[in-house]
Amino acid sequence: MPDATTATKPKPAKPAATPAPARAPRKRGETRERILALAEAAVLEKGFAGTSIDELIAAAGITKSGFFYHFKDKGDLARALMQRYIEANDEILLGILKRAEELNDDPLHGFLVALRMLAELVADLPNGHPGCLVAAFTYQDQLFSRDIRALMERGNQGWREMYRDRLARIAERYPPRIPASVDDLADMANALMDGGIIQSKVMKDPQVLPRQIMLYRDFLRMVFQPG
Amino acid sequence: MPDATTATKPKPAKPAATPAPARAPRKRGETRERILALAEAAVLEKGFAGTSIDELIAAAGITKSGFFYHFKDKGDLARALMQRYIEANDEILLGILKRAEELNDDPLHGFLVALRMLAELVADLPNGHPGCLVAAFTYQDQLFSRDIRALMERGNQGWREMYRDRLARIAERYPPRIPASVDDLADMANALMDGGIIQSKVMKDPQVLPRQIMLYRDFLRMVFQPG
DNA sequence: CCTGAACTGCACCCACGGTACAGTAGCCAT
DNA sequence: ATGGCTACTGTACCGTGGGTGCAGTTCAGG
Repeated sequence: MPDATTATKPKPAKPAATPAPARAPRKRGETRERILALAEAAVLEKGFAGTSIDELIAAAGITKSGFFYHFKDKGDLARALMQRYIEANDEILLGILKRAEELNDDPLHGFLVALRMLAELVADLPNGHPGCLVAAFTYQDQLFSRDIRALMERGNQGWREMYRDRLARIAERYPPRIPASVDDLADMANALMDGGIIQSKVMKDPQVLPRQIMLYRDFLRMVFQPG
Repeated sequence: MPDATTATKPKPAKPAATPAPARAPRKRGETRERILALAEAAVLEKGFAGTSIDELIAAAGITKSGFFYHFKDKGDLARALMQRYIEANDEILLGILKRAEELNDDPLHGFLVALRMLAELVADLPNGHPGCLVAAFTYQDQLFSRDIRALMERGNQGWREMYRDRLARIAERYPPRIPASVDDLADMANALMDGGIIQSKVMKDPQVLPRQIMLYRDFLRMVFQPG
């Protein structure tokens, strides 16, 4: 009943309601990006429902109205978060694979170099890997709309295919010693990343993840490397 | 304005406030177990903060007071949930390992049989593996107290040691072909379970997890099996 | 028959997600 | 220089969820 409330209010003619906002508007996308970065870190530590809009706006130094200017609702934040994460991860993964392949004509050696680079990358993160947002969302997926879950699936599918393409080219040149499918080997890369992150976090040892990547690398060498 | 409401009420001296509760008390532990089972399923789908006490009591057919009779607060529920999960998982895992070892004197064959049994177990779950509560909690661990996180670490450490012990005995008899540590190989089992569950969920294919377990089994065969 | 375990009912509080809307500071193009 | 747009601020309000506190009730078992 807003009418009753409105009636009790003084309602001073028209102006003088808001005295003077302290801070100025920022550049396009700047505040939005700050919210997303804060939200991603918080969601990886407390889950999505456990992360309040209030804490994000306090950390970002804006008001609630400011938040809802950038995001329609909390679900919209989730979507933006997942989009941003997938794009960033795509870029990192593709970057490593491309760099490794530039230095190696051989598909097997190229991929083995890429895995070593990946292991080094995560080993050097000061506080360990912050976590995979897709994995985090998967364990809370009933909070999200159908399209966000589709986004997650597409993102994961993309990484799977990056691995699978490389593995298929390797298998062409080096016949595998066991009848393992390249699809399963590709899934294993994804699974070991997700599982390795979780094991690192649970055991409070950031080095578990890079060691698992190197172990996967050993596995591939045994499967494909001749001699 | 609740005061107005209170004022309008009759407030009859002292008694006659509560007429007659419909349902009767149940057997010891029965309701508590029902709440825990409902909560575990809900937490694996929506996260801990995303699971409301209201929905649990509605599903369990009790009142809020009934809930707080069994659990001091929501954190107490989390602790009970984790305890229950670790004990149940311990039992399943140990049961499989013991059964496989009864049928096999050889440590390698025994472990390979156990892995096959594990793969079959998860392959036969009608809706796929419901999820690992330790993994779920790990991605929301700032919601939980220090002692719950310690509980998770101990539980995971227990599973790690179950695998490590078997692998150590295997390595004694069959010298590994690569210098991989049994600790890393044990971590890989845990990581592939966690990661395999996530991959199954994201890709909506329950068979990814059993296939990853079988692939891990292939890996161990390559590492240890002579000939 | 009485006790205690296992609840119910009611009242109340604060935090959080969300809605609605009016006002405003600074930049940019005309 | 001015008007319009973007990026916000401030205020008020609502429903839901997590809790707290406490008195009362039911029923099984000793």
